[in-house]
Amino acid sequence: MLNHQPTLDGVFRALADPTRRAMVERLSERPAAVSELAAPLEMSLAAVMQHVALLEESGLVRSEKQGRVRTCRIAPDALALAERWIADRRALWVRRLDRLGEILADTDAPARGRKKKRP
Amino acid sequence: MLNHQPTLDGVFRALADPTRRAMVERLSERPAAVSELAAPLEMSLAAVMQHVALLEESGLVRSEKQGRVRTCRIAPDALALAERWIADRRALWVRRLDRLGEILADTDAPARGRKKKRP
DNA sequence: ACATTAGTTAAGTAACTGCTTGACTATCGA
DNA sequence: TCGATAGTCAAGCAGTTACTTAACTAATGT
Repeated sequence: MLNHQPTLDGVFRALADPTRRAMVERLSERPAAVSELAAPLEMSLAAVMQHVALLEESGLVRSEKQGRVRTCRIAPDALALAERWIADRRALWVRRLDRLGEILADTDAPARGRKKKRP
Repeated sequence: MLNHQPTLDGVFRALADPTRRAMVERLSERPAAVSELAAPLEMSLAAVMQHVALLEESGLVRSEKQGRVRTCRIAPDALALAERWIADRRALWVRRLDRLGEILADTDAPARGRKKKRP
């Protein structure tokens, strides 16, 4: 139950479910109790609990109980991990396209200069 | 097989598997044939094919066959979709923290002014 | 005190995943 | 032409997921 260090596997897996994404969307605006999360979600409270547990294990959500209500809030580090992975992939991909651009430009006009294309 | 419009469900699901993430990482650098993708991956070619098929359905990868080799390349729109969803959540979350900061500052010194805290 | 509210636990189940193997079909290279 | 290469298709299978219902516990409001 104390598995809060986020992994890419866990975070992407958690986000792959539309119910859990809806919960994350809701919690991005403000914290909420489990039954608030459950209210719009045509499924049993037990099912919602299971989603909350998975979100918590994935590191996307933290929660604490006081009295009989468990309040959930978003824990942004896990989202940041996923976002960074995607951004890194895109950076690589863009770099490759840049190189490709240079190569094509060089083919067009085989000068040795870098980066600037001709007007 | 022509299901290339990316959805959040499909993209996050595809990215939830470490094998498929490895493939996306590989393809972010340059296009590759199916068997190139398979080479480092201790599993049957058929299994790799199934991963490629899922990546393609998710919209993360495109591929085309010439001769007997199918070349896969990354299709960045799907990654962008996922990245944007995450960024939007974070934006909401940050906005909420800003408001919270204002409220706390106001509580500290209940003036009606916006934004600046006292030194 | 007692009913209601909020959550928890456990067990069961239908559908889905991530593989496997085996049989098959096209190229390509010598 | 013939064998190796690259990929495809289909069936099957163990493990996982997303629920369900039912029984239970613990705070709260009246």
